Amino acid sequence: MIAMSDIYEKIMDLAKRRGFIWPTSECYGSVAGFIDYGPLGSMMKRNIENIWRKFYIVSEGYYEIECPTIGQEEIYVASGHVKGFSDKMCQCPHCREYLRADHIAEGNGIAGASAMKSEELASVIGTLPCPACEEVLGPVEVFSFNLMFHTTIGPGSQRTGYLRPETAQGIFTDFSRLLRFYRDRLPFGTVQIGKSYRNEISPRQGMIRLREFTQAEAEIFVHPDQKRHPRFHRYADYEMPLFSAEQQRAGASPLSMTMQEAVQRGVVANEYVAYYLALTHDLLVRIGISAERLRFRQHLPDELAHYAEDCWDAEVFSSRFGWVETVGIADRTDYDLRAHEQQSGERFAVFLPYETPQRMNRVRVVPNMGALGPRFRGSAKAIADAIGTSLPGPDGITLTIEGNEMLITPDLYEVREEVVEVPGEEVTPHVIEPSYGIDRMIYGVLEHSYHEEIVDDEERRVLRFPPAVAPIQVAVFPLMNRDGLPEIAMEITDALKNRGILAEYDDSGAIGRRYRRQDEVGTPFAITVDYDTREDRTVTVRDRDSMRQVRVDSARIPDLIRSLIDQTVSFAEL
RNA sequence: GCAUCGAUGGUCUAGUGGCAUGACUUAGGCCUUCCAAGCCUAUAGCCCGGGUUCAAUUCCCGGUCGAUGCACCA
Repeated sequence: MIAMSDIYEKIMDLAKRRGFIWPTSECYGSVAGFIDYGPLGSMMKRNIENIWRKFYIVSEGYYEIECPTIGQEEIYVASGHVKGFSDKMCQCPHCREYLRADHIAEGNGIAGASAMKSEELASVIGTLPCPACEEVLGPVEVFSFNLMFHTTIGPGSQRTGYLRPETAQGIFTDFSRLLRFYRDRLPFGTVQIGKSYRNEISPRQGMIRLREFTQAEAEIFVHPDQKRHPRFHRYADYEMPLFSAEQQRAGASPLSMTMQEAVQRGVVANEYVAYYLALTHDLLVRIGISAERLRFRQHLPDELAHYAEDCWDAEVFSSRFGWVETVGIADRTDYDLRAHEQQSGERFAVFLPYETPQRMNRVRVVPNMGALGPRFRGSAKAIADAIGTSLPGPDGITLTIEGNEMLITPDLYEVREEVVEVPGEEVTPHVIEPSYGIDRMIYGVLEHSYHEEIVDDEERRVLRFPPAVAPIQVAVFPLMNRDGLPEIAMEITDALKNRGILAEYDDSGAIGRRYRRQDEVGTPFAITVDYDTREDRTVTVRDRDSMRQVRVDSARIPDLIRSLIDQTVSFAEL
């Protein structure tokens, strides 16, 4: 068994040695919070992203878009990141510790500190002790530290830009185009996979907290009153552990239940959220996260964003970091679209026609301009506008125009009752957002796939990746480096490549060493060409996990390996 | 960001104010008929900047990165 304390070191060491993860730009000294994906890491990342695409694009039908990683200031004013994504900080003049100014105030029982302006906060905390050195702070400067990377766009104008702190906003700002693309109907979804940036104050957990990271996000736009997922039946009976807010408060454990139950019992807000909880569980297990080390935790009321109706985190257990939030699934209501409506002045709504236009009685107050004009002259327009939105009393309408209260008598307007046909309504959709941290998923897969075992008194290190995740899918070896075996092995390698399979030929060193090399990078299958191959064209296929081998006709190899990778056939069945 | 500790080939490591150890890995070769065997050969290293010194990988100062604690953390 592996000592849990050093599994992280072992994994990162292997990842570094074998080309999965490297510290970035090492020749100049690395920078914390940034990593390079090496050859095998890039391949593995792409495989995971493509599995994600299979779930969201192929299966759900939510197309992918790609937006810039730099956005103009307005986007992030609207999203709240310019204001809300910064911390009010100060530095203790005595011990030079950087501190959260609002936390100092709140820690001393001062309410509403998070809403205060910097100057106000500074004067409040001046008399308080530093939590680090306990000296009274005295006059301090409170400054905002924004977690967004700041830049300027173009020369001269110095227009402010930010590196995006999440991919989601690109989807919101494209809402009108997307709505038209999806032909003006709800629900529809759009996804984006790409880099996001957060200038973390002190990123220290390896690839768990990065300053540049990859997100895969889906934004699903639904009718606010229709949160039943049209394909809910797919996951209705899917059972998994849910760590609800209630269970957390009670100090209890997660409860295992089906999605159907979860929605019926009100544990999960609606079918959409439940559906993506199950889909996420399905996906994470499929890429190699162990189900025993995966849970879904609901946000407690105090950590739930004020606009969110429900939010769950998929948490992956790491023996080093504990439960790591890896995916967030939230019902964000109409918050984002409303925010961009307000900032941009554009309307972000869907016009939904009724099945049959509805007849409605409407009372309209129509001002009599012929009488209003001569009587009120310059104020006539303002009065007419006010009349249009008023409810007349028996004696007329009382209005306050330019500070003067006045009575508008019934002869100055006409009340018309009319029947109008309303063809439909405008609806601002609600947004269901599953948001995945790809890098954290990769770390989770690495940690959960890593195994050490003793074979013939030798330690064997093996990454038990699912075949679809493994960077190298199959290795091909000639048993001996002569007698025509290499030629046959190279032919088989070519046949595999022609079938779109990532195959690696290797004839260096003893056969056992070659198997071990592939075990360590998680290659699921290895084909060996031996002397029998010359006689009957059969080769051995070796399974990484069981180390068992079967002999098969070499002509069948490309199709067989394809099926093994796609998991339509399992090795045990051979 | 603060405090403590650390940094020597790809990896692990010995050691030093004056030619820098060894093992593993990797590459080439010999051998070898299925799970890191053996033999020969080769490649490759003192985190960065400044200072002290005739001479610094070694001592001093500053920085970077990493670990730990504090603080911070969609």
